[in-house]
Amino acid sequence: MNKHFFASKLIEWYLRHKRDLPWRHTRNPYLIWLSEIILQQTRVKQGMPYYLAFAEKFPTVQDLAQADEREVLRLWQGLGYYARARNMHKTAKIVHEQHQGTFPETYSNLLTLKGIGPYTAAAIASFAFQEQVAVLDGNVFRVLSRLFGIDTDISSNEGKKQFTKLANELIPAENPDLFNQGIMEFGALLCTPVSPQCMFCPFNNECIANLTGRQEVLPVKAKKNNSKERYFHYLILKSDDKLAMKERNMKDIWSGLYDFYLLEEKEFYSLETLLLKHDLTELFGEATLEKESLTYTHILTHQKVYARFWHLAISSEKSSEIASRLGISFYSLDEIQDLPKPVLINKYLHEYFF
DNA sequence: CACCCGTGGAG
DNA sequence: TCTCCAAGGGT
Repeated sequence: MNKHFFASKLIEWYLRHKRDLPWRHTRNPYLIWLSEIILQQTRVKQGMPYYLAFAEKFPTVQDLAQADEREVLRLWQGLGYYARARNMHKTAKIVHEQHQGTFPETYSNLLTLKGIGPYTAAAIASFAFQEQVAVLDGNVFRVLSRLFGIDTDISSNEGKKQFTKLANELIPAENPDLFNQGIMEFGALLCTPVSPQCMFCPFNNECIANLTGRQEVLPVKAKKNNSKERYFHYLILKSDDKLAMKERNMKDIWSGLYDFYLLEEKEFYSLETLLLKHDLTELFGEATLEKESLTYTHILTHQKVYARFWHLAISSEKSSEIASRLGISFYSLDEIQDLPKPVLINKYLHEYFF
């Protein structure tokens, strides 16, 4: 297919069918960056309220840089992939303190920032600064693999190179931003993963996948399936109307967020057995079991978390010893409202405490 | 390169 | 219920 034909047809389609989204009304690199981070692996519908909340609470990169990380994570609560929020905050500080609050303006300079990879760097460079550099996201892989009948595995290194080369040959010097926006919007609205609308496609006469009936098998993507099951025993320790919360460590799910005191095993045990296994029987000798919950199932992309909660009342005398032994702190319910928490924990809190 | 990181919605 | 996924990036 002729490259100029494709670009002009694509932009024409985009201008006619594009959704009216708030981050499409600005060339402010900060707001574009914010929207791109939020939209990573996230649907517009899910990300929209978060974009509006962040843009209002942190209108400039300086505002974001000066916030506490906990406050940023709290506003991000419920959106998932929390490393995005932590990296975004780190990058805001760098831009504020080392770049005088001015965003880098080129693809290669943007790439040096935490949380900005090839896709996001290309998006900011083209949307904010009209740099002629192609975005490569799930939509672009799908659209190009179908149009050109390319069956290289898009998750392989070779596939990424091949599609990147092709996309950068197709992107025009004029309106590179509209081209990038257009090809993604085209993939999101028309050339969809399932049931693409080939009837209304401006390229259905040239599209290899359409001409050969391979829409459903392209793009080719190696599938990975390693779903593991985890068994979380949460001890909800209560003392003087305060609950014990613990910041989660790095290198596991929900790092930087707060949950209850967690004992993980390969299967569920009774409270008695659990305390024995962890040599906690004596420490909790005077604790009162106030409630034992049912099993909650929380689904993540690569794991299934089963959680049970035991409510234990602790005497005020014993609470500081328990806190130091377990590395936990007690918080009032008001304070807990302000802590960033995983959806599972937040739901449970709302069910029994809020 | 393989694996890890969330959540909610669609089919 | 189950699978796949949605504007990826870090390690």
